[in-house]
Amino acid sequence: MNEPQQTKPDYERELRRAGIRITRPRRVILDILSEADSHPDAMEIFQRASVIDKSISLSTVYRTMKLLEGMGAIHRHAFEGGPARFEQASGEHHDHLIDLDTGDVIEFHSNRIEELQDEIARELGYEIVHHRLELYGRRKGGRKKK
Amino acid sequence: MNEPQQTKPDYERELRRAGIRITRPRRVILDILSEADSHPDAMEIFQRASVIDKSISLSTVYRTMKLLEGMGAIHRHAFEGGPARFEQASGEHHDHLIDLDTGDVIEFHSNRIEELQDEIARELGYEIVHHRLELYGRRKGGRKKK
DNA sequence: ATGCAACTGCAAATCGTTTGCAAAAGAGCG
DNA sequence: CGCTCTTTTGCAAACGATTTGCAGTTGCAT
Ligand SMILES: [Mn+2]
Ligand SMILES: [Mn+2]
Ligand SMILES: [Zn+2]
Ligand SMILES: [Zn+2]
Repeated sequence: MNEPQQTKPDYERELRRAGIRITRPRRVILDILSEADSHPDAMEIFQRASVIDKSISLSTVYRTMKLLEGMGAIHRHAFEGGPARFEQASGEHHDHLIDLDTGDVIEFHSNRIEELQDEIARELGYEIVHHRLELYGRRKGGRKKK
Repeated sequence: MNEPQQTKPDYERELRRAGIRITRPRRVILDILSEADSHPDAMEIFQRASVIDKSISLSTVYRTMKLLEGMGAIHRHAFEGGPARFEQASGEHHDHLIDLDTGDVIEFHSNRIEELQDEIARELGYEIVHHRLELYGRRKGGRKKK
């Protein structure tokens, strides 16, 4: 028992295998991403990285995000309004519900919806490469301010 | 028989009622939107408008789009990559399938998916205000170049 | 017609993201 | 370890889409 959960995949190994160098900035950013519970944007990642290594630049954050995205190590989301937000790709596929009042991002998954999407695409003669399902809503009932 | 289809709603009346002035640029842009079959972006609308009235500015296109969006007269889409694209809000709700090769946008609707979305949100204690479902895919089988 | 707030075009500003470039630092090798 | 060959970096400037300040114009209710 006690196998490692799907958290914190060994990116370093994966990067090396792809002939990509493991640099200090990348290590720092990778760490931040594995810790991250939420869906941070580039600026947030940059700020957290700065705490660890003052010299890391925002450009490098962006470059690293693009690199990781290309490798399929992270997913990039473009929620309404704001800047792009990222998350590790390690877990299972899921979609998002965004709380319009707080900005909270809640993850969910529906096999039924995924199936229906495939079915719809198939009927239209298409094969889905990827999709994006975002629900924007507010807490029902309670006026729970925070 | 022969009632008007749901196309070309009377925006002018609606605008006037909201105390908003009907100006030449707005009339031109409104016309373009009602004609539009696809999902044009601001630049496309601007260019089509320019043909009709050389003096219309891109700023005014943007300002008008924002105004119409605020009134609920149009929907703004932010498909992957490109700039915002617009469409009249007059028709029935639908979602989009984007052809990754051609950029074509295909509309579809699934009551079942809509229901499931509501159900999921409800279970999470939320009420959906709006949502966004985009499928990105490629034509299956045929290598139909164009 | 008159008057004034709403609207416009223009240029400049903003925001998030990307890029060119010269300096700095990984990695394989001896 | 040092050497060399690349890759990667920080910085500042460029970018594309969209927004904004401002001074002049226009719609439209008197
Ligand atoms: Mn997520
Ligand atoms: Mn549509
Ligand atoms: Zn999904
Ligand atoms: Zn829908």
